[in-house]
Amino acid sequence: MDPSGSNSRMQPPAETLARHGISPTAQRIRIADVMLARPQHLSADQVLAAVNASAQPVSKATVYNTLNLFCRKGLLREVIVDPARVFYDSTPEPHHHFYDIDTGELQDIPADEVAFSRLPPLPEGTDTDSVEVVIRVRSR
Amino acid sequence: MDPSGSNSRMQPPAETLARHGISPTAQRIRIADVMLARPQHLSADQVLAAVNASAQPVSKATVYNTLNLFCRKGLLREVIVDPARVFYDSTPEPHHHFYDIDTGELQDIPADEVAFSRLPPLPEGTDTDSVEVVIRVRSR
DNA sequence: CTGTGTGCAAAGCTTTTGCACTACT
DNA sequence: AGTAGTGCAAAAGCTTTGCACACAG
Repeated sequence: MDPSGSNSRMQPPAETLARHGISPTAQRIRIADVMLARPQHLSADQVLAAVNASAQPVSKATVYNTLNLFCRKGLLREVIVDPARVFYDSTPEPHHHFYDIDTGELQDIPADEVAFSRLPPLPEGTDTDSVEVVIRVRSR
Repeated sequence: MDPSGSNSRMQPPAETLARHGISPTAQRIRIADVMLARPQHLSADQVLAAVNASAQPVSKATVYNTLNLFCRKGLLREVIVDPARVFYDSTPEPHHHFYDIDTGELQDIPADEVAFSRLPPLPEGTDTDSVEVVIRVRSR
């Protein structure tokens, strides 16, 4: 584990932000409160709704800017499985996902529940950034 | 292999369309010509440009409608790796992808070059639709 | 005072939709 | 005639950008 970098330790958001080199403004803390409360996957829209329900409103632009900032700083991860919108994942460590194509729900798969017995060689002149498995499922 | 369903057999596009239950109109054949010429990954925009360069133009709406139709009919597959746009993959059989996050290039990984020694159980009440691996790489 | 962050509205993109026109059956 | 497919433009998302204001150092 990495006791310094994880959000799963449930530290005050302001500290988490500071530790990632992000100046903790009121809006950022409110957004961090929503996103980092627990492992979850939210679209920008859902974050906007949640933030504006529980406290003073934050503008749409600020939500987008802040989520992108958090991703750049390694606090969140983008999950691209739905052409219509990006999901932001509060678990920045590498892991995989179930995606329910009927409900649109996204579910984590811990990294250690997937193992490869075979992987292809990388294309010439490239380095791995990430290996992500998406298991698309339908509700029965 | 599946000698009846694949586009890699390089049959006349009209026949391929008919075999998939798609009435072969002029525009659809032109779009199929572009997409099915060889294994490739094109965005709707690239298809539009290619079609309109090589022959009489096809409208943007028709390109989108046709690509979606081809996907529904199992002739193409959507690849969702870039938040900005959908790629259409001329290889409808299950396989995996390299995605170069610097150049935006997408490259096929044949299904048999990836094997799992461990996979998680599916969530309650769901069936697998697909298992897709995306290896994100950076150009060195 | 200077610089960073925020808010709002407008713009930008990709993709979808509505409706009239065309072309086969 | 009737049905399916096409084209065009407009609409509908989601996301980004520009600029003025607020706030902190």
